[in-house]
Amino acid sequence: MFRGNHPATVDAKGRLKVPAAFLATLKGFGKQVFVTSFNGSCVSIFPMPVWEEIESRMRARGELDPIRRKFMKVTSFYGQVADLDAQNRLLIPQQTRTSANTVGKVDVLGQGRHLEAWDHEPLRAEIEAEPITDDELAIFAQDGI
Amino acid sequence: MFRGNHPATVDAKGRLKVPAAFLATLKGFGKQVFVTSFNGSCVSIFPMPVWEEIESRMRARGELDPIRRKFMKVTSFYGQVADLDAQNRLLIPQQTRTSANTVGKVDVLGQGRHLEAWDHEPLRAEIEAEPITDDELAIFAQDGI
DNA sequence: AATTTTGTGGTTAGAAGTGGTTAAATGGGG
DNA sequence: CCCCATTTAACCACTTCTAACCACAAAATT
Repeated sequence: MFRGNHPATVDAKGRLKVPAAFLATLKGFGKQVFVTSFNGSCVSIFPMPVWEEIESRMRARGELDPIRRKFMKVTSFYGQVADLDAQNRLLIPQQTRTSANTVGKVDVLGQGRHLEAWDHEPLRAEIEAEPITDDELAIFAQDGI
Repeated sequence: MFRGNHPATVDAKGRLKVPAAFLATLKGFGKQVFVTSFNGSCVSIFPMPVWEEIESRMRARGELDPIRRKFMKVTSFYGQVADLDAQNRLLIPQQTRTSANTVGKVDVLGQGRHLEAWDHEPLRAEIEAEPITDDELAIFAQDGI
């Protein structure tokens, strides 16, 4: 399980250094990852086996299913397969890098089975502007939290 | 499996350079491909064995079945068999090239068993204009994603 | 304080991409 | 029916880029 926030940097070539705290878990899945985005505002990083499972669930839908096609189009557009290099860095696709503005300092968030990389300042601003509401707290409570 | 987005160029002669990331998978099917379009807005590239399977499914319908005839009419209109040349390029049929405006910079998207080539700018604009909605995310969630 | 682990940047060899040129094939006109 | 012209495809050579490698800097831990 990926948990917590660890800052990292993306260098001029678009290489994201994976924080050491996530390495053991990530490498447990192998050294291939799928790097993509669902909306262009952050970078989502999936260990390849996790991504393959998601793909297979999408394939369960028909070839021409609109949800499936939308999913494929967006994640393919932003995505690329990447390998961790010897220094534990991975290349963020050009398109995604510019769209999510992930250059320089970024926050890498553990999201259970995948990671998300955000430009720090917009993320901080969003979390400050949209804190957890009472309604949401109530929903958490229903889940027994 | 073809995954992710790799930019490529189509030269003045209509030759599309297949990005290196897709080559191994594509050549695994042989060097013949079928290049066509379903709607004229993007170019679809099928390894020949994959295309033949699609054809055989269509043949399961009767010879005069309207769906089959429509399918054959459109894909034949836009389509041509092509071979990868020594530089791993393939010729996009004139008709398809002008219709999908695939000249110069294009995005090549991995779509599982086939590839799609899009003129970069219209695709980017479309994806930006129609991001994945919360409703769609909820549907993904139902699938366990 | 020293050593090991983590993070960062630069360099270079080899692969990938691009464009031009020549040869072959096809079609049209004499 | 043959020859010439135009188009197409295969071949070749050059340029660009990338990813693997190497070396150093910083930080943390013993």
